[in-house]
Amino acid sequence: MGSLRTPRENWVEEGLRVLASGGVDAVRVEALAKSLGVTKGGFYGYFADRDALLKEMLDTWEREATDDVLDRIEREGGDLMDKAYLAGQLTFSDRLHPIDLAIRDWARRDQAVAERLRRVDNARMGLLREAFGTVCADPDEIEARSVLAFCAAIGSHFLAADHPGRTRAQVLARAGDLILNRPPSNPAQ
Amino acid sequence: MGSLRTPRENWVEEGLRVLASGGVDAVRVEALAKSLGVTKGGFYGYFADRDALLKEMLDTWEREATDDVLDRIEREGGDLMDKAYLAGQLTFSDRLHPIDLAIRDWARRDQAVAERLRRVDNARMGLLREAFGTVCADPDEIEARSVLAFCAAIGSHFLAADHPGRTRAQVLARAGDLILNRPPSNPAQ
DNA sequence: GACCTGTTGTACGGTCCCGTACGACAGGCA
DNA sequence: TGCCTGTCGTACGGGACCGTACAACAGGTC
Repeated sequence: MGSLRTPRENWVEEGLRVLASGGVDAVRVEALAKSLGVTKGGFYGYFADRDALLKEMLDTWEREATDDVLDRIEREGGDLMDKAYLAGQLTFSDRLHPIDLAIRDWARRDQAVAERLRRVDNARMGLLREAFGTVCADPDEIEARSVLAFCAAIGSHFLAADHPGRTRAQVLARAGDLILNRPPSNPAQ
Repeated sequence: MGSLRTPRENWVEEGLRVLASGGVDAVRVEALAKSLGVTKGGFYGYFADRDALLKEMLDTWEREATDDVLDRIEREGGDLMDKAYLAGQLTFSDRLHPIDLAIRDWARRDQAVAERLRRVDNARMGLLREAFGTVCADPDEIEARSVLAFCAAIGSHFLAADHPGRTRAQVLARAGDLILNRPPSNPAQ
């Protein structure tokens, strides 16, 4: 039988890459084919239509963003705060984070996507609640701090402002101290 | 001379509405014409092309989001914290906020839009810095709290998670208390 | 009522994209 | 070498949209 020149995963992978850089509307099968160096001929052997690809993209993103991250965290160990921090690093990696942002915008216009994102965000919030539970007793406060941490992680990538005399990373580090209710870890260096 | 059945502003207005609900890629002149109840015939009398409309949309948004808001704030008066709060209410109004979110995503893919957003966000951050300056002395802490407030305002609209037993508004109110470093204003109601 | 003048409807060519159909062809197998 | 099988290239019809050209026409003016 003929070899499999551009397997199913390549389409999904390229789809996610384009989604990350150009949004859902940029995910067109003919354009994907061109950047894969083929024509769309083979595409419809794998997928019923464009929507089937989009669904598959969401499937692999949801798996990577939850199961894969959780597995990795379990293997690494550490206390709950370390785990939450590692989860943040993994889900805000160079690969996942642009996809995450694109999906967040996509979810504003597509109910099914919003539902998936809700599942993923709930899982992430669960980790944050556990982590903040180790340094704080009041459930309302745990919830508030968890949301703050999450919003800071997301929002800082949608925020376009400058911070004269500081880097964004420095400001976020200090913001992290505030969220954790601890003194500045690296005061006015 | 013939009357002006659908004036320039109508195109801009409808464009902003579609931008808010469907993103930039949904702003198509033929679709706009249809929802305005006309054909695209007249469009090219006002605008050179689609990009000219997009630019005009950004112009009116930038004006509404900065000058108009600042004017309103000046008229209302109040202390700096009140002003910052009012600014937040105005820019996160039902009209402006969806546009704001759509432009935020747009800015991720368009450098010119990112530049405009940067100007607007810098103006907003300026207000926040002034406000937090009244309750806090350390410039680094002012910056961190301002960013937290801003990120919470933006991020909470991109966050899809649930808060069992609470409303999002309740969680955000508590988060606001934390950002302002004050005791819970409405503890465990 | 006749005449402008500028907005609008209509029609067109061009581009990009979807999804389908089918033929070409490469790799494995006898 | 010749066959098989499944992937890929090519071609097609259809639709959405862009920007242009021009005719139709409605409102005001005289």
